[in-house]
Amino acid sequence: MSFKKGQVIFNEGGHPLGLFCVNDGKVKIEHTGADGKEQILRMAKGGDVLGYRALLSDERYNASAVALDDTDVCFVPKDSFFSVLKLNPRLSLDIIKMLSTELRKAEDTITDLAQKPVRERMAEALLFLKETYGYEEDGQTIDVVLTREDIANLVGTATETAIRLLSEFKKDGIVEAVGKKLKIVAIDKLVKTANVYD
Amino acid sequence: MSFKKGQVIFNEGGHPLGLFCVNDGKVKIEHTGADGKEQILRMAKGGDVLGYRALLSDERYNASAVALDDTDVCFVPKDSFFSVLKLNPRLSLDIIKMLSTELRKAEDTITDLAQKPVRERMAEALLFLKETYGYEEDGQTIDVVLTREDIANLVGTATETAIRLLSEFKKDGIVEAVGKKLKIVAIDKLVKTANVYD
DNA sequence: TTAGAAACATGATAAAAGTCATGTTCTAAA
DNA sequence: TTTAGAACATGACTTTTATCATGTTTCTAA
Repeated sequence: MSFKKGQVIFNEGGHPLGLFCVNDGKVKIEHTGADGKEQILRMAKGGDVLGYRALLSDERYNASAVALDDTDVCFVPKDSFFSVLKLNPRLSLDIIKMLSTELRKAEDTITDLAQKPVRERMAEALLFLKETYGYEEDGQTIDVVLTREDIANLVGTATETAIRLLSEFKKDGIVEAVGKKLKIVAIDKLVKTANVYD
Repeated sequence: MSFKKGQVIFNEGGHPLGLFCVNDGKVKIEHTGADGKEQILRMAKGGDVLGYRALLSDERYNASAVALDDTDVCFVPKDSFFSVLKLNPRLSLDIIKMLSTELRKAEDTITDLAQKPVRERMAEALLFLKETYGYEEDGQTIDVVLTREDIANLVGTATETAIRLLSEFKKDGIVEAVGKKLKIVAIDKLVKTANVYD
């Protein structure tokens, strides 16, 4: 299946009929809060699997998947997937590992949201985007196009605050705008700003 | 194994050697943030399983488990667990469901932390504690003893803010203090304050 | 039982972040 | 090509929340 930029791959509240393997493209997974504001929970790219959580726990989708780019996905129907799962105990273990890893990431995100100021989270988010989508040929520009609202919804802040912080980052010589993309010009400063110590 | 109130069942950073089934008692699972502040990620009681996430993803513990009460747990060594897992493909599916459910809960928490004001989150936290530990015989008092700091770390706020909010809730006739426990005197108001619509 | 520590409480203040308003720039469709 | 709407930007202001300070109460171990 092919999705154009902006198209919805699956919708929060819908019943999963299978899972999606992203062949090529970029996808955001976002969850609507009590007041209608979106929170971006995950960002996917080629090689990632989507929609497996709801399928596996036999629930409705808790989040929507929206293409950020023209995206090709491969749909695996529920039945096919569960047949393969039954024949391959090995696959269960892989899924268990995947879910456990996602759960740990979610727990880290919870701690960050509860404890870190927006500025640090913004820096973290940019590092996350860099890790997820990598650089352009120049080795500095993050290879994804997001609106400021998307970035705000990823960081968990107001759009205006996100815009202001990115302006500050530019002034501080940490990032630069390259068209609709962001270029990291001082990754050392960005890491320091993120306040991450692993 | 038995743990007295305040004792650590397992420690963040440690290597899991098995998993723990809580027989009886109450346990908080908390994760240390960048600045040393704790964030409570989960609360456990009799019947719950602890420490499975790290074991299943073959990582170190991402959080510590601390007894809130005198607690009896049953330790299942790694090897025993994985032997049973290999023989019972059915168990894999149960674990997958459990992890998926936990992951959805974590995603909801992320959205709440990113979007809801502290007052709403405090109300939600009290409802969560009520769901988790239930009431005393009076049908109103939440059956768990937590310090204000614990409550703050569950809500994701400063201890002073948590104290102030609970004072407000008392003034507003929503809760009352009964010794070290909290009594919900107006659950309708509490639900309204939590701003949850499922 | 009593000293010291932990927990609780509250005021004052500061800092952080959100909201509202307004204007500009960009972009895509008529 | 024009034009409406979206996205971006920024100032002014308010609200929320954290921090610091201080005092009281409660618990605990010598």
